[in-house]
Amino acid sequence: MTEKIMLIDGNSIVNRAFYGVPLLTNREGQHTNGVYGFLNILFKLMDEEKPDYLAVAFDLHAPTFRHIEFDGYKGTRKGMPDELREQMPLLKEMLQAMNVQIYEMEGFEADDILGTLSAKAEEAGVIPIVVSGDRDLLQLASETVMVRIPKTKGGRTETEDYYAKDVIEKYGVTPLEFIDVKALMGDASDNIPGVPGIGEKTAVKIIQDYHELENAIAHSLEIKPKKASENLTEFQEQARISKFLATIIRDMPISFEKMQTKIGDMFNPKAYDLVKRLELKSMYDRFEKEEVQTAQTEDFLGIYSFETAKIFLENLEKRETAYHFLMDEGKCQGLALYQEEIGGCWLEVGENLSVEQLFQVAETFFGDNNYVKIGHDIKNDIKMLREKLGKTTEISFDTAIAAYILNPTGTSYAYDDLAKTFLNLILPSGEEVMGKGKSKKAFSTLSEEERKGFAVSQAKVFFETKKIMTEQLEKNGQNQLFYEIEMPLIYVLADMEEYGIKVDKNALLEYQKNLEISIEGITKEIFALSGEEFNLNSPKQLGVILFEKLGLKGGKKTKTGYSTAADVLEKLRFEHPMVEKILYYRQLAKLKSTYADGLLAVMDEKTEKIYSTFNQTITATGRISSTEPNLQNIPVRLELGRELRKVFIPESEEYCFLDADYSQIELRVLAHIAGDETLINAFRNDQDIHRLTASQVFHVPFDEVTALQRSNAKAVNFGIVYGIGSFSLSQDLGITRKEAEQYIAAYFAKYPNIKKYLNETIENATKEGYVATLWNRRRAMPELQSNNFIQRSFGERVAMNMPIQGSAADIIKIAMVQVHHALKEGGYRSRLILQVHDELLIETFKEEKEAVAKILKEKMEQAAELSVPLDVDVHEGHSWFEAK
DNA sequence: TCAATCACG
DNA sequence: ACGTACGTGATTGAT
Repeated sequence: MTEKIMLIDGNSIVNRAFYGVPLLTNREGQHTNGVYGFLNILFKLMDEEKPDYLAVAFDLHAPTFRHIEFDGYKGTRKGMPDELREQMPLLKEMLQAMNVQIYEMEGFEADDILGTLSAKAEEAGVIPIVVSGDRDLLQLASETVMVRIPKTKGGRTETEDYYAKDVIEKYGVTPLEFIDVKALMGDASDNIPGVPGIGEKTAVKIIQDYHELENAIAHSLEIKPKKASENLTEFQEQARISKFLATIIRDMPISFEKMQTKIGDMFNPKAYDLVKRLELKSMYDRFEKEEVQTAQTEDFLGIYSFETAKIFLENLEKRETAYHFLMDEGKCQGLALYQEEIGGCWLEVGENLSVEQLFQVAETFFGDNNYVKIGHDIKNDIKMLREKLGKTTEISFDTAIAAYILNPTGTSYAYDDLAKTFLNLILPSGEEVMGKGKSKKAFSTLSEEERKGFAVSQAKVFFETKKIMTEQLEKNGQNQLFYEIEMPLIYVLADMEEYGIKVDKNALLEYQKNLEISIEGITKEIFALSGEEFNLNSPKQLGVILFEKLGLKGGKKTKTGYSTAADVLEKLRFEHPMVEKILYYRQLAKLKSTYADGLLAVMDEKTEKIYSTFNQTITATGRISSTEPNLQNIPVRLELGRELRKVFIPESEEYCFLDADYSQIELRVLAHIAGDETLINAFRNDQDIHRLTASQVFHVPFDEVTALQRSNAKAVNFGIVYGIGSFSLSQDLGITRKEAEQYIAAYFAKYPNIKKYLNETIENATKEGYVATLWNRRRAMPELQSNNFIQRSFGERVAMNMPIQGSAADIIKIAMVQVHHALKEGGYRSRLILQVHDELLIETFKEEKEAVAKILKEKMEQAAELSVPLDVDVHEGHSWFEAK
């Protein structure tokens, strides 16, 4: 086995990591985010590569930011901010404590050190892996030397990995030619002048043709754009200097003693003390235990052939079993099973077991209801199994959903997070073991033991966490919520995702086209008024035009400058004709980018349908969310946007839409929970609730309420549901704060039980530490313990709102399960296709229309028995527009 | 990556 | 006095 050495560009990695990490400061007031970010990347790459040797190179004089200016953009690029430079001694201290070899030398950059060390390491028979944030290092890539460039994405670190062939593939030139390209195009941030008039495109073209700078200079007269030809001739000396500057030195006078870089005891007490002093909390575990725990793979059985798999599954005891499909880039790589009595087993797709064969044998397990099945995030499994087996599989427990019910504010319910939360186990994440994306370590490069261990340890975690979760659900009184609402809902959502919704493609294209034309027109008008062109999509540039050039008075509002949000512009509407046009432009731009372009981009070309994902574990209140695309925020309030709903149509002529929505469901829930007689009676008598509130708050007879009074009362009702404040209400209604206070006082005087309920909810939440819905969906409320007024106030509003919004979410979920069930049982050819919080959209077979409408209304209205009736309006149409 | 904006209930 | 309504997701520009 060949040995590996990891060579790290210290400065550029600290810099790169810095941007992916929040600002951390320890008790001594030292910033630690640079150190933290560096260690994060270091450990991640070490886990992946398991190198034998390690060295980190630093620049002795880290440059500060260089100021750059182009296209009206002023900024700073490359180099190291002061705040980060101050951390370098700390990082070096940390590395020394971990016995990591550091290299730095006067007169040489970290690049040169890496270049030299990698050359010497290769001579010594060790394979170098070069790690840097800087693409200049790509010239070191070869058939054996890999250059890894980390990037922080979504809080996680990924790397782009380059061997020589990857450089050629991506840049069209070899690693060595990369130097010549740079000699021609230059690099402002590295003070490499290059040749004027030659940019990246031309430089690559020239080097592809002539391969080397001197050769290009010799043929400079033949080179094509005339400008490039002339300049290369004139500035050839400058190009030679540039090449010299761009070339990394590979023979510095530096000694490389292999053994000095041997990785020793990194996680020693001295290093641990330093980590503690820096308060890098998430690193503690690593220093406490040298190795993270993984499943004990030696106890587990690996199965690699169709015959063995068949025999194994036919003889598998009919007991509670956790399963896990290991997926890589959308492909099933194998199936892990775990039972208490026999431990784990891993069926791996390979030469002697195809995916088809795997599912063929898996049917004995998935098709048999005597196995109590435990899975994780089972909606995808249900869809996959349905595709492969042609029928729906019954799975009794989804550990992701259970974890969400136990704590809906969690950030992730991945298997390693569950292990930590419920089993107190630190396990490597899926990203660490098997990264996603092509630049990461591929599944196929994992050893057999790693593959088996990773898959089985997940199944084991699901099995073990399920035990703990069942106890907690029971203790919390959440069995009904989990087993009767959330688990069955998974199947409903799986169906909705599979059906999708049909789009009238031509109508959508037409809609897009019209927007495009309107946008072009309004843009011209705005530029004519402003006297100059600017990026209309940039609030910053717009702010300058409006508030500086035109002198409108807006004042500062956001962190970064002037606010140009709609409510601000609304107030300036009559100050300048441009304002109204901006508002119109915004409306059009939103419709085009998010909706017209956005929906076309996700439409399936073959079926002309849109398949959204409905997520069941996102919201803090129990609502579901919709992504890629979000079909829960399709425009409806403004006419132009509402038109878009005409493109959502039934699958074929045989179908039409039924749209059913709950009327005032949140206020009804409030009336019920608070037990307020006035409100309850109003709903029982089917009164206009906003009108009633208006008559109460404004002391006018019910029949004499004006339109304005009703609309103001509506805002008050909304405010109550959200946890009202007089300031916000005054902003919303454009009234004084005094008046808003009077409205609220009048409201509470008329609905005393509402006030009582809101107060008691906060009090109780503070005592118990959580709030709950009518079906015992819980949300922990640590904010209420805060000494910070702002945070505590937020907590109070949340405590008031969550039971209302959450109970309404519970109700529609119950209705969805029942409607879905009734349609299936009744053998109807109608299906639920969308849910928008208080609304269900059903695609119904025309002949069943009346029956289905009746089912919809009944099931939705009877989903919950409250002290007020639930009221559902059903509409019919040939598009979502018509049915609303 | 983060902030600003705006679409929905 | 503090800042200022609950819950989401997508797009864009700036850093």
